[in-house]
Amino acid sequence: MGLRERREREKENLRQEILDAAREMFVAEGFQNVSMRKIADKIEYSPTTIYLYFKDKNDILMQICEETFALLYRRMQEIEKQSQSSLDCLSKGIRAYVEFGLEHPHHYEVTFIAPIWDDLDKSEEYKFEGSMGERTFGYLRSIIAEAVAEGSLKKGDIDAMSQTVWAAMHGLTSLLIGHGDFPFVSKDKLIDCLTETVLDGLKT
Amino acid sequence: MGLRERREREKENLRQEILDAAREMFVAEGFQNVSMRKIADKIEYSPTTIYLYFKDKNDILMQICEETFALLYRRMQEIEKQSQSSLDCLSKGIRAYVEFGLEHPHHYEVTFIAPIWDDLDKSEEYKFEGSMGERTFGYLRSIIAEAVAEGSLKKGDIDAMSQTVWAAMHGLTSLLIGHGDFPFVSKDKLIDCLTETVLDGLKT
DNA sequence: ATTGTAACTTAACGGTGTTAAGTTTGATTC
DNA sequence: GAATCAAACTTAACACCGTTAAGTTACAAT
Repeated sequence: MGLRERREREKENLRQEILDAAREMFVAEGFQNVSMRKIADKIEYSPTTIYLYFKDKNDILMQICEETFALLYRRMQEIEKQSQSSLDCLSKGIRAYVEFGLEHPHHYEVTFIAPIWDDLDKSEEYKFEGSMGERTFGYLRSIIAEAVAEGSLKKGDIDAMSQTVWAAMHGLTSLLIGHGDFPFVSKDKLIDCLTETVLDGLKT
Repeated sequence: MGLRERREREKENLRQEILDAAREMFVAEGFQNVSMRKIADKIEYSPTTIYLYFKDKNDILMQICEETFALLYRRMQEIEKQSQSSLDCLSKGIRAYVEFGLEHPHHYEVTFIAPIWDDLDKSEEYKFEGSMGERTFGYLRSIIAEAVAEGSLKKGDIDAMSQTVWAAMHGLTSLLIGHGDFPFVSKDKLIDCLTETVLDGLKT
């Protein structure tokens, strides 16, 4: 009777093996440069086996995105614990976000930048509702709401304000990841400047 | 004697034909979804002919990027003419940038977002120096420098400030283009909020 | 008329994501 | 213990892709 369970556990194992192999290769070489056949080679199964566990290549990507978001979410939570004020938390959070992106550039690419290619497909298959992405953004939003309630930030549309912060963070992160050829000022200086600018802007 | 010239003109014509076909298809379907063979079909030449005029698929992309940048650059110049203060110009410029991106999402994708995939290749082949990209960014920088000189913006590192503005604009643009599934507040509201926030932040 | 060259094409290489059909494996039933 | 049956996995293939080497055509210059 435990056999079926063991089978299921093994099946789950292979699923995880695929996910692990794919993640490692995506991170090392980038999503576009990793083929299903390469993943299959790595786990020593035939390419088609992967399709027993994932709908398609994009599906693997999405699973990894969720994991990555979960990591970021946890880091944000830790920051909140270590923060005195919600404003302090926000400021540290922005830096953490950008640095997280730079630490995991291919994850970031895959999570925030790559989905562009899917156009319509994605919105049908992959639901933002209930995703780690939603939770992470909700977290940012709640901190901003808190800061506004405290009077640390000016009163205003909380959604517009959170989305503005997200846009700024995301912009900086993706520029730093994708445009290594541009003569940026130092990473730290830029993060500081952006954080100060945005937060100051949300105070007045 | 005019023969050679006519030949060259015809050669240049085909080059432009390829560029026009590619641009139209990239814009309609996205870079990734347009193959060399499709472009060839459209211009009614064999796929290999394209390689007589462009190094590879990315080369076509880069040429189109330059054109697109030139368009954006001109729009920025017009804005400057119609602006009273450099601060006004900056504010209008940010809106124009984002809206330009939304009007040409695939151009924008290709110009600012896609280069990520090329990793090292790009930096070798495609030089930022002298590109329309450089000129456009230089333009933004000069307006910010002017605003600082006037005392309309606080004193600070001009490069860090310009890059911050660029990051924020770019972030908003690429989020709006790529994440249609996210429940953003209205485009106009968001652009206004971001512009106000960033500019206010650069004043204090 | 012949030569030489530029423009263009054919055919192919080695890859891609994905699917239909077939095979192996191994526990369950008779 | 042999037959059955489903799950797990593979083989082979389809229809593409970017790109290149080799070959052909067309045509101006000699």
